[in-house]
Amino acid sequence: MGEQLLYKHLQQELKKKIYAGELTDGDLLPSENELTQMYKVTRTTVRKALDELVKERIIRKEKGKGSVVTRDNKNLGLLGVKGFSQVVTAQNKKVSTKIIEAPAMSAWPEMFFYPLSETEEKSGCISMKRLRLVENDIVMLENTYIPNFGMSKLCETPFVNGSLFETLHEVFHLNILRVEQDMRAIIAQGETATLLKVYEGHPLLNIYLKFYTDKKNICIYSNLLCNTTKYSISS
Amino acid sequence: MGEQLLYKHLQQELKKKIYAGELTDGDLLPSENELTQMYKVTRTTVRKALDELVKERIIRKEKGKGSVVTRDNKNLGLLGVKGFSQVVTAQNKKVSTKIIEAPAMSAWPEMFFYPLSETEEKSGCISMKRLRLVENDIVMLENTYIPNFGMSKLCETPFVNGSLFETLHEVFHLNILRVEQDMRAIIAQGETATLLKVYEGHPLLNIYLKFYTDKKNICIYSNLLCNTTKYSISS
DNA sequence: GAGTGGTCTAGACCACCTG
DNA sequence: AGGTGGTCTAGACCACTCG
Repeated sequence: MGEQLLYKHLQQELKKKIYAGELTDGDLLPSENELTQMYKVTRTTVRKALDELVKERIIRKEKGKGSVVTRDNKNLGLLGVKGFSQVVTAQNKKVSTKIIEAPAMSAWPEMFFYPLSETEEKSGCISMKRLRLVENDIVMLENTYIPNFGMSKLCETPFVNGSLFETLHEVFHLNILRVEQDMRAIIAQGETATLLKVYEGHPLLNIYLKFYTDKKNICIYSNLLCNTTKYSISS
Repeated sequence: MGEQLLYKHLQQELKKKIYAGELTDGDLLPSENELTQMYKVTRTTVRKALDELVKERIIRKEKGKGSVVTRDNKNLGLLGVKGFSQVVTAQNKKVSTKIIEAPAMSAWPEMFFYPLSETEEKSGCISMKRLRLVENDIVMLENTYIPNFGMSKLCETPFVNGSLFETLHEVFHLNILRVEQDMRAIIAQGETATLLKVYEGHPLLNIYLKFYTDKKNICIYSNLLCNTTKYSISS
């Protein structure tokens, strides 16, 4: 346990301070030289830790000024490494979620939209279907698939702040690193049209998402069907 | 001018070799130690160059083995900071462009899809309309709008390698830094359907792009209409 | 065991920003 | 002018992969 990479340690220390509110949007981190002294490491190590935070979009660096905390990301729309509720609420919109199918253990769907690793295949999956609303407009139908690595608790307890990602972070210490996406335009049909309350033939944006986590071989998959008539999807 | 960062130089040298086909999918790059000797730089510099290539998804690193060229990605990775031809050709697809309306000076369209800065507004714009094909399939109709800051030469000379972005780089020393995008699903109608050779009512992916450049107040705008039936759009 | 990438140290010079 | 991040050097030890 105690053994940890120096840069990872520093990275997590800084992340904690940011998430705890000690450092907030726009604040400057201690300079790289200060951090070398505070943590008794070289600048290379400090820079590696900061580079990781930049990758996570938690800070940004400005030459001549310093490392700035960025907890805004307003135009990150949907496609960044964030969940729906975190993103849209950041834009001062009233967001709500209607659960169509609560999280439940099942086998993986046949012909799953992404190839699965062997470990994922064996573990089975937890799937759920949710409807997303912004300002009382139905904007999205979301099918989510999570490999079941001892996460059956997901099926029993409500989500932290209603957010899957926050729950994964808080309860399972699982963090999303990056996301791959694949987009198509399709035509609304059948149940999808009914749930989204659009006519059959209405155009929808179909997004396949694959979220990579900090645990190897664990990815989370989502299939989004978006009615973009009123709200577009940005990044 | 000529002066270039060592790691950028190395990064580009390696990229060239990959794009030129000297190194292809699955091949191993020279090891980091070999590269230090070949280019007379330290390993830090080599690693920085390789890190950038990893970011660009051009290679992946495997501990104990080496740096592996990864040219997979079946679909159009369009949404990074790259032009269409650069992206798609990198995936071993035959790409072609059919010019519907050659670059020409004009006023900005009324109700332009992005708000313009005052300087952009005054300068007028150069617009063009192009059809993009992959493996002889029409996949995209692209409307591009460039503020005319002394770029009338764009209307006279063919593009460098057929690429707008390469031309902007080579001729005007204008580089793309990042891109904002906004996506919708729409229904093909009228001229759009005709040009893309799809039926009216066919779903299309409509992407608005705003490319930020290294010159302040100069952005380049594109409006894409994509037939995603055969090729999806990824990022 | 030889080679690879991953981590880390201890320095240095530079361009950039701000007071 | 002093501090900041960006780049770079010249080493070192480690865990991992492979023959």
